[in-house]
Amino acid sequence: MTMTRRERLRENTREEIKSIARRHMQEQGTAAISLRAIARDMGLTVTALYRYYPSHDDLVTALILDAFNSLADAMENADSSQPRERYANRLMAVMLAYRAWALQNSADFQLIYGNPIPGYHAPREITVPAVVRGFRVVVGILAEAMANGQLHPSVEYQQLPPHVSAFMTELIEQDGYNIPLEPMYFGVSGWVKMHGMIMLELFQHTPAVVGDPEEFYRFEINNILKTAGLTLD
Amino acid sequence: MTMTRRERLRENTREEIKSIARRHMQEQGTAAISLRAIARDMGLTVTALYRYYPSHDDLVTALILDAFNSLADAMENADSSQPRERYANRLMAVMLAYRAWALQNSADFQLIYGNPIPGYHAPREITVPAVVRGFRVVVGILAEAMANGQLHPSVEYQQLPPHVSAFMTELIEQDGYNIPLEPMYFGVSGWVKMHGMIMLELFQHTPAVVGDPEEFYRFEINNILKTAGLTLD
DNA sequence: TGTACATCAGTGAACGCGCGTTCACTGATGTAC
DNA sequence: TGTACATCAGTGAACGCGCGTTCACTGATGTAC
Repeated sequence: MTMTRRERLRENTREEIKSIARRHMQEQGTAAISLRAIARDMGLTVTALYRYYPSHDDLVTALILDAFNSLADAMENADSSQPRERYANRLMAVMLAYRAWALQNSADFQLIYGNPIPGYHAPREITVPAVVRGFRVVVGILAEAMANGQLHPSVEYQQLPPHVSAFMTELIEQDGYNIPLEPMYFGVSGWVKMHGMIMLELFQHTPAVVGDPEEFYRFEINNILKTAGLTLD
Repeated sequence: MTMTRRERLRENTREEIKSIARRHMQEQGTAAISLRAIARDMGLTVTALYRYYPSHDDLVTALILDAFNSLADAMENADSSQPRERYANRLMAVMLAYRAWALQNSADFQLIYGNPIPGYHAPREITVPAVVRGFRVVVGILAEAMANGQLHPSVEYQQLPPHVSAFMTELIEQDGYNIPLEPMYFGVSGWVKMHGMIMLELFQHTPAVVGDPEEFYRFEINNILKTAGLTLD
């Protein structure tokens, strides 16, 4: 797997293009990814970029893939920073990492979870596995907790509605999650809340209501964990 | 307050401009609101539009205001469709209206809660009151429930963290909500979750995980209501 | 009721700028014998 | 070790399209006397 000099240079240029694109997204929004603007910043002609990405859409797809993987990396790292049997702590660390990543890479977060880019359609066979990677971290911890008899959902959660229950069971099978239904449901249920808080914070809606978004975020996660019978050290 | 013939025509044209802008948003995204494209569709020259909106940004501001108010209307109507003392039912109806509005007016929802439009900055003194209007419906119901001894938060929620608690108390005072702290907290806590679910559904992330988004949405609301000691009829 | 004048809606040209993509090309770097 | 040839990075012109905003203007509608 050694790279020739040429291959390395080529890889560098591909990375440089993406990193300038990210800067432009940060400054002008995800709809402003422009090959011409990138070329201008690199001191190249536009046409040179076509050697590296055959079209605008291909560049966007590459950025989306990178973003999902970078987010999943952050979550995995946070998870492995905690002792294996401290499930609540692991989940807290992972969700804090999720938020921190979103705030530090807000343009990337908008790219993968915000308004679609007009005219662009992500190839699902490429993006879906990358999404799953991050989500698997969360449900994985919940499944471990359950396997060790630590997951104690309160009564309300014990009877999932029929379609949701059926669909999730099917999904677990299909995507090879290899876990029971409960962790899957808890993962989704908690995730949508964290996601909502982060989205609102990112677009300046919650700070004006909540004062200290991080404190609020921690408090809410803690409450959710308690609902599942999990407690922090 | 009667309008002259001219004023009525003028008002009609202003509305027509907005409604075409909405169609374009729906088709091309919020970043694609373009005076030239609207003029083209109306069979006018661009410059004619400047009689109705002095700039692109003014049009966007008008669309945002309309959206917040239309959403608040939907929530208020849903609320008043339920008997006054059925607090859980009222909250359920309001949150279902919130979701229905978001799905039916997805471009408007993206406009007010999604990625910011590059280069546009909403004048907060105009938009904030409109946001508050919708939110007031939710916390209003919770406050009524509490005043009638129906709000029974479970233990976890009784000790809010210091900054959040202080900030919300201050906010209640400042914006004249005239309610205790608990309903405010519960309103925010529930709202962020509903918001997350809707955002993820809108951008096609949850349907692939949950199967039946509406069933899931109802189930989650119901659980939140139970957490607050409220039950549906 | 008729006329003069003011108000308003809409035009058309222009300024200065942006975009993605295709094509035929130059000149440097790497490879095979 | 030197040379011939293939590969690759990058150029520059062109196509056909988009945008917001300013300016001096025409012609219809409404208003005051």
